[in-house]
Amino acid sequence: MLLRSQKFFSHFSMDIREIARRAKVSTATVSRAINRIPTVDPQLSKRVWKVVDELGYYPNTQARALVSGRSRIFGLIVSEITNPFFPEILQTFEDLAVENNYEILITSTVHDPKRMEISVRRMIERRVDGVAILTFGMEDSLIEHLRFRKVPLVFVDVGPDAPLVANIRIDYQNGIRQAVQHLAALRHKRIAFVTGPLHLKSALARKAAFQQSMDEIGLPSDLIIEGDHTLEGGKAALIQLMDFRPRATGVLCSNDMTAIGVIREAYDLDLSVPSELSVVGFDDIRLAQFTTPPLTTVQMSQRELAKLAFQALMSKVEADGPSHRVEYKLVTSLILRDSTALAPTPGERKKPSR
Amino acid sequence: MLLRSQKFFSHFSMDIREIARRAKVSTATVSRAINRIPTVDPQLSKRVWKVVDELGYYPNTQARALVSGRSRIFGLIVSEITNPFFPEILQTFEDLAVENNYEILITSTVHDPKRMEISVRRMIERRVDGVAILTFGMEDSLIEHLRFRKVPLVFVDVGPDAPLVANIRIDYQNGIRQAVQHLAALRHKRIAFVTGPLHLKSALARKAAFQQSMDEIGLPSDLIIEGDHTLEGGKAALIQLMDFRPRATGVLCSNDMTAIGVIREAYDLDLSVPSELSVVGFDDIRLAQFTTPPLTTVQMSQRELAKLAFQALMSKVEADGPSHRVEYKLVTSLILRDSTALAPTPGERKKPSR
DNA sequence: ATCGCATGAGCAAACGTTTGCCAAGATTGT
DNA sequence: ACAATCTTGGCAAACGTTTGCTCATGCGAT
Repeated sequence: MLLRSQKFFSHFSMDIREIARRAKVSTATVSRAINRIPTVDPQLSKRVWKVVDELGYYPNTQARALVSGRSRIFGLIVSEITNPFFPEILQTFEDLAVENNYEILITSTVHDPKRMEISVRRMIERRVDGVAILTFGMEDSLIEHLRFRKVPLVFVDVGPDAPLVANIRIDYQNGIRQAVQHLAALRHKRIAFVTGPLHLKSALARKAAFQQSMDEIGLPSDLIIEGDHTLEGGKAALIQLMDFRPRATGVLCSNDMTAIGVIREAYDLDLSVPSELSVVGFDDIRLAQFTTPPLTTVQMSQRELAKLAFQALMSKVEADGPSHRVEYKLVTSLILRDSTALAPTPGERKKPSR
Repeated sequence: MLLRSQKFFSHFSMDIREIARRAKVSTATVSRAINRIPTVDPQLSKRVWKVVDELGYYPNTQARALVSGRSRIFGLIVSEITNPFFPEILQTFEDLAVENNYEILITSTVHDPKRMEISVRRMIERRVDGVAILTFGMEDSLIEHLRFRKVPLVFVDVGPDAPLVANIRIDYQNGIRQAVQHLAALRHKRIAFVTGPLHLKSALARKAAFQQSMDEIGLPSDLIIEGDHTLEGGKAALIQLMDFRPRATGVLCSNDMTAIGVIREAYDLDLSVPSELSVVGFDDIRLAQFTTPPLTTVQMSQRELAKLAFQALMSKVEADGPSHRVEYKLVTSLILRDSTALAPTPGERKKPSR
């Protein structure tokens, strides 16, 4: 029925003027009614809304944005959507966006500097109201481009120390220390660490946390392999690790994808997890509960992260919030599942080594 | 240096008029130069571009969209971003978007009718140039809303038979038949099927394909459990399956997430995959190569799907392509990995049944 | 009865582009 | 040398909103 009337009028332009004409008010009043500005007479407002509903009118956000100067779009730059770490964040971000009547513009840089540049350009061209940057290794000059245009920015881990920039710091130390101590308590002496790409500050931070934790309990941190946060990288890392003597009995990975790759390679090598090799991940993505065996991992709440990022942007944009630099903190902690166990006694193997 | 000059001029409006003033041409010429319209004199064009680069000018897409009537945004409605099936599609879509200078507006309906409605509204308000609908169970009336506004639409599997609508059909039959025959060849007699949510046509199609394939080889298709395409659903499905006698020795899942859930529950039940239970997935998400054991699954290329969808939209929008209904076809085929094996001989168990 | 003031509606400018149309200059053919 | 044609740049309208300002109306106070 609604649709019928729409069809009937479909040759009209169906803009705010058409509404004004039919409701016999000015476009200004229509605009105010639609935006629920309290100065408009309830009677008129009702008349306007009636027409709006009848015609199935939807405001044109680009016209709105043009004159109001705010697009109600937040940009979100991630390194790769296909890493399950991000979709969870996206979903939370999207939920919050819907709630607050924002749109999200997502771009995925796939670690390509060119794509990063394109990302930034797209953000600027669409005149986003703020950008959350969840990719690492972005050129400073690109960031300057955004800062220059006074776009509010949120970084994770590491960002410039500047106004209009918020920073979400992650306390890697706590979770990683717990993980190391957990393995040590299980009598592991040879604990390896698979890092992320070491040109990224966040990867260095995790590595440093590992080294410090090992120092604290007096174990050598010589088994460090550079990974790349991918499934394949994890697989490759374990292959490399097999060459070290004495062998690692526990491996701590700097994200869950790496850990899944390690478990997968252990399967190929016929190494049983956890009885012959203990594996610990990092991030606690949902999938970590569904690996075989379920993954012991360091939790860092993706939902919490997304919430902080969104709120940071909102507070910068609405109400002209604090323009000074703001810092948020995210904690990490160990989640025990089945991928870790007592270290195997040296010399004794459960299976023949084929 | 570029940035310095930008800073210097930052109090200017930096719009097309400013460029025109500085290049001593009209805004019309600037517009044409920027859009590389060939009728503009190369010399002038160069002058314009010089100023554009110096000032770090970026066109305002909303103004552009407003007058040109095309937003260069494609909408993408998915059921849940957090299902790894979708990020792969998103990535391909995004790659194509970057290539063709489009933006993508992603919304996730999380199976909530209210969110679907909001999705559609957002698409219309942003005046997207086309929408790919990768969520099932969307109300017809919502779809009408889009059709009414002449928004080109692409559906997967099942969509209305109408102009401006493209349809990507998936040939479930082939892949599923291969899977069933594969299991049968491994001497499985009791093959179960875990469906998706049965109110979705796509789930029904897969189920029908299973039943037909079982019929073809003369096996009863009585072991059918309704799942929901989630990890948890898969876990729950296997629990249910354990109650049937004689027990299933092979289980075919209607997506990979379900299969991963099944494998996970098998781990909890101390049922070895594949020696005691063979598991087959559907979709071949990247992760299927990294489960333990690696998952035998029916492949349906997500990249191919995304490409078809994008091309379909492009062709509708650019060049005023075919306005009649178009159909694409996507094939499926079985990928063999390690999660399937010869059916266990009845009566003989490798482990004590604790 | 008159004045002042609060309330709420409307006028019109502005936002930053694209593009149809026109005119001026350049080019060609006779 | 002149008319006809072709090129190319500029003028100005348009896209669909928001919003500062003005103005009419009605009310209470004097």
